[in-house]
Amino acid sequence: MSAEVECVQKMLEDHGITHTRQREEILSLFIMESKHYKPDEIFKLLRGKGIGIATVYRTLEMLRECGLIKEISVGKDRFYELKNQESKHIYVHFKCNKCGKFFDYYNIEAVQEYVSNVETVEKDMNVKVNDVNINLYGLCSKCKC
Amino acid sequence: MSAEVECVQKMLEDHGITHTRQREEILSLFIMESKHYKPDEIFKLLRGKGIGIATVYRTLEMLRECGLIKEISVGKDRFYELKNQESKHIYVHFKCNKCGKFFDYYNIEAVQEYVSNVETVEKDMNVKVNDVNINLYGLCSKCKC
DNA sequence: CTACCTGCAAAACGTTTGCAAGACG
DNA sequence: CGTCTTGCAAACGTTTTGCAGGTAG
Repeated sequence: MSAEVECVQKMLEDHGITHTRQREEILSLFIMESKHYKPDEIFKLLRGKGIGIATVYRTLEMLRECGLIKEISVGKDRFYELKNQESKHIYVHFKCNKCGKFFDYYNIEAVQEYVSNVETVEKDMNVKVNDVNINLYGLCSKCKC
Repeated sequence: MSAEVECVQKMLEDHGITHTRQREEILSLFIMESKHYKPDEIFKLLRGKGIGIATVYRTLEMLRECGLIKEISVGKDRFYELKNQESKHIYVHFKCNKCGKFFDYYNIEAVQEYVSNVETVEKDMNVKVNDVNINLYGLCSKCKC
């Protein structure tokens, strides 16, 4: 069993989340391919496996609450993606203003430097920052030509 | 006439947006007090002035398209706020995970440093970044005690 | 006067909820 | 076996749309 799956199972246990066929189907979607999904997309991907849209929403909320996945809002859209367990909770996404496509950004080293600035904000606003979500908007490689 | 108002009028002209009583009411809300509003809040604030909710949505979309205001999505909520015309299009917001309050962050110098990193992203992803939206999540000054 | 804008109400959309039937351990 | 979970359909809140009447220039 991989370390990742073990970690996921521990988190589910810790939150007293029992195992069901539907929850496993949804979770494996996130684990198999680490990308972002809309609730509706998940529903359609799992069509035929007998999972109602209400269950999709209920499961997503449950996984979010126990910190396994995170929610990203971009305009009218809402996505969910696997949450990085190991380290810094920083996420960078890019949305093309022309074609509307939405990309993840993975280069963690580049992102690292953002973190140092968080302390300034914490002091300025007298808050505790746990999560950083950076959304970039512009033109993607195809549309910018 | 202030430089700001002049600038706004020029942008409206440039986009061929004609003047109406309703559009003026909504725009002055943003200009008078530079904060973020939900469509519904605008509708309620202007209640009694005879502005339908459909007009609020249509006007917001129109002002957004011509770059006068910008949209911010946080979970289920959608806000609109005046867009900074002069310089860098960087916006930092903070949402408290406990009480749900949503704050603007204004310390531009602190934010400035974020900009340098954008170039790395542009090169990595082969995109052009026009807008940067940073959402921080954590505990606000009241809730963190 | 013409073209565009508006309010209204209905429709569309994403999300949530109540409930009876079913699955889990 | 009791409890928790599910699918369905209805309810909900937000956003969009069609249309007849009104407004701007």
